[in-house]
Amino acid sequence: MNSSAHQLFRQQTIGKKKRERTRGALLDSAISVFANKGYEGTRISDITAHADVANGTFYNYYQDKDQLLHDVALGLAVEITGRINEEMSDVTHAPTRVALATAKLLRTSRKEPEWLDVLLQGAFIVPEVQSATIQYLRQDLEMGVDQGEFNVDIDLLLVNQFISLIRVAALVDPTMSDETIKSTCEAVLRLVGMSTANAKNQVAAACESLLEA
Amino acid sequence: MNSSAHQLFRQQTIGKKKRERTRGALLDSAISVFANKGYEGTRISDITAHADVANGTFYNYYQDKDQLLHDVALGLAVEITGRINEEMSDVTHAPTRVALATAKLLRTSRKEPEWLDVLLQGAFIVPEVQSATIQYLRQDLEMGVDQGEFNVDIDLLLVNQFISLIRVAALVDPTMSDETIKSTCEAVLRLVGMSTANAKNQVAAACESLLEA
DNA sequence: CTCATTTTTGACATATTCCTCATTTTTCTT
DNA sequence: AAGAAAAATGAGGAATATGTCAAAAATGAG
Repeated sequence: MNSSAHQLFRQQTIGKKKRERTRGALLDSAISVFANKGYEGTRISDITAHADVANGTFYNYYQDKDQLLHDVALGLAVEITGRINEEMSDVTHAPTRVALATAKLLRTSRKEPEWLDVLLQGAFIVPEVQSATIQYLRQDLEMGVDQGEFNVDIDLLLVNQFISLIRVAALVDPTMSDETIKSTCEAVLRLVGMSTANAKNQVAAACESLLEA
Repeated sequence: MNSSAHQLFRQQTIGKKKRERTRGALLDSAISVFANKGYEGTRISDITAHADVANGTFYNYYQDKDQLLHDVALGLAVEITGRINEEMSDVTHAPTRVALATAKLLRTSRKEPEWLDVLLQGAFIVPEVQSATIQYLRQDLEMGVDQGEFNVDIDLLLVNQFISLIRVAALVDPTMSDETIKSTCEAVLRLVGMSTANAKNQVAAACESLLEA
């Protein structure tokens, strides 16, 4: 077992003591197993087997699956939103920010499909993960309203609609083609009240370097 | 056990032979249990207990949970889409049809929250249920494009985006307030390319008899 | 290198769920 | 109402999961 492409958490614990390294292995394994079997469908033993540790080892680190999902999803949320925000620190035009963030998130999902999958599972199960995920998004949406670009009320429903469009993209097209990314970016801009034409232009402008289709 | 408010399938089997009546009881119980514990989380014994039959009885009717979900969700799809379509048989204006269908579906969910919940679980798991659910929706969307009202490509991604907006409404506001219904109707119209103002007007006009907020 | 400390191990007791089937009970036709 | 056919029952064997813990192994500070 233990042949994941990604190594997010193990990477973070290189050089640390054994305890942290094993924890990292469990977290990385959890990503793979949760993504492939779903949270409900995974057994503790699936994770320990994938991490190449004994059954009992799990209980040295977590009391149950819930705690593990919490840590994994929150870790992914911090990592992913952190990266994306950093890359957009100089973008102040809200539609561009929203289109870019959506495209970048979906491109991450093309490279590491398991990350987005598990992050979204966590966002729908663990309240703390949901807050962490929503936080940045809400800022950009309100910025768009202030800039007169978005024409819609920003509330919890809208934010969740937004996230659900992300989720659908991953569900309908797991390969996450450029076409799917572009369509999704345009859809989120229409959702926040931009016209079809305007949405198309903004996405084309914002993502010209990222996408080609 | 067995104190469901609804009685969809048992209603359909009144007067029929015992075999059909027990099947109806199992199907009705499945709605409640799937809705409350989720498909993955429900045990066969949860359903038989809720239906007030012995454990073994289940296996006189179904080989496994999957078959049961298939029948339940497909039955719900037929029932719900059938009712809504019937009520709209004289409406030819696509935006009105889409707004009305969405509002009626969500109002059904207010009265019978479990129905929509289980229907959507089925739509994401059983391909045949997904087809049945998508069928009518796609027609109305294409009608809207032909009428020049919707300005967007109709593809599988869009249809799934549409359905995911329905799902989010049920998730964010299980009580399904008029406010949530109205916001969701407007959101789906924006998704298919109508302006915010236009969407508001269409929803107000189409749903004036259904909603007040 | 040594050895106290930390970590891992995996067998096992407990618990849960699935599914079968010989038997009992109910149905419903005549 | 009788009785053959249909349906329901639930105890129990097989399979799978969970969580514990005494013993073994690995770690890493001095």
